[in-house]
Amino acid sequence: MIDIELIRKTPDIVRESLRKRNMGESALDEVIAADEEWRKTLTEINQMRKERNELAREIANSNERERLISETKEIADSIAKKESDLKTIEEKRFSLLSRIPNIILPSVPYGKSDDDNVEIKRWGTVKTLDFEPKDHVDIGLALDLFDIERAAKVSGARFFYLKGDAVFLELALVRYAFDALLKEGFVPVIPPVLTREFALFGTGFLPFGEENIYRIKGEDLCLVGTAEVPLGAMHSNEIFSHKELPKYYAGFSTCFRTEAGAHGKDTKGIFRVHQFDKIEMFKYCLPEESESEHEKLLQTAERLYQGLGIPYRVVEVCSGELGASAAKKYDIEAFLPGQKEYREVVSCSNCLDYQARRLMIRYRSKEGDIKFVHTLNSTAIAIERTMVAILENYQQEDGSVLVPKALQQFMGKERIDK
RNA sequence: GCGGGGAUGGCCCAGGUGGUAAGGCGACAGCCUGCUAAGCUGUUGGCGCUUUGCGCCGCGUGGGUUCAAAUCCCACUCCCCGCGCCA
Repeated sequence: MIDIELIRKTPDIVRESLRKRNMGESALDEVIAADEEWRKTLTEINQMRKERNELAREIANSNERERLISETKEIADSIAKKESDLKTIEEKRFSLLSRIPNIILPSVPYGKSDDDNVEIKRWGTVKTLDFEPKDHVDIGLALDLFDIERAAKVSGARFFYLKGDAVFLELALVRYAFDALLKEGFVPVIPPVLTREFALFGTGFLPFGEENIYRIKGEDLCLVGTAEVPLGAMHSNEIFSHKELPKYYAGFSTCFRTEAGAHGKDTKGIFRVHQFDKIEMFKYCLPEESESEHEKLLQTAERLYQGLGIPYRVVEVCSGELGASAAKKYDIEAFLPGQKEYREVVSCSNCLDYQARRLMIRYRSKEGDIKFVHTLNSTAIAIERTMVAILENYQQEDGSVLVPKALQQFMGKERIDK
């Protein structure tokens, strides 16, 4: 949620931001109109309430009770009518406002699609193999690390059974990530994966991503697509002391996504699936620190992939590809020898106060006033995608896969083979 | 699921026989004091407007009764205690 004051006082900033996102500006004009109507109606109601209150006060000790009571009743009736109007207007105003995406930061490159993302860094050397690299599907099936056919029988397309060493590879990745993040001050968390709708609304996944969400029939519960949802909503309606900030959480959870609209993309293997596991980082911080925290968060994510020895590049996501909540976003893309391409494994966003406003997460400043915090989130390790990167980057000519050094202690072996 | 208790401003807590939110703590500002103490005064929920001010709303949420609801009635949510069920 952006600040309505921003719309009232500097609508051009909002307009410019919508333009950069390649979205229509009519949404903004509708909010402005609804806000004006709301204020006008509220002022009228306040005037009527004032009259009613004055009369009600008189009644207590008056000898004209009869007359005053009937007069007050009349006013009360017209107030009730007006109030129901106000409620309608208020709902409209809120719903329109909540559909305005976050303001984007000035440094964000303009663009329409992934192609316009700007590469800002490359790390690691892409090894030249003296054999034709296989993709993760072939490697995994040959080593019996997952069973996709039977998952399709049981659950449908885009599901998988993880088997054998893949199970321990997941556990090793989890332990590796938590150990590293613990050292950087993150509080490890395993959050609920079913949350109420407000948590998805608050983090900005609703109303923008409705079609991507699994819902529990007959209950106010949804399966989360990322731990960002429960980690962000965790402190909803709370007020931090400025001394508690910044606050870092690392949440490990299963993630559920319908992947509506992704038909035909990455249909094979475990790269794009309806259910996967992920460790997500989430920060609450002071507004003046969010930009530096964002850089720091990216570095933390980078170090995790450096530790695994996976070559990657960092791109700054262009304006048209930003999610609703993000004011700025970096992606880390790992190099996949099987696809000969860099593919997204990490998404690292600064949401400013957008989520905090929707979730009512505030802090008491040194000066004593209460303000909204800023929130940031980033993937730490997306287990399945990272597993894909490991399998493809560490594959050997004989079909086996070396275990990255950093994971060996947790795997108890140096190589995955038949 | 059943029974009992509870939800009031940043925090703690009073009010409960209907008449329009008291007090404490903390925080901030000022005063005083030759110490970062103590004391004194003020401010300290949200919103709107014609903005040194005026007003409205606000006691978990949503309804109802009433001229008037923190207070009475109904429904719901969450928390605590006990019982039941249970991995």
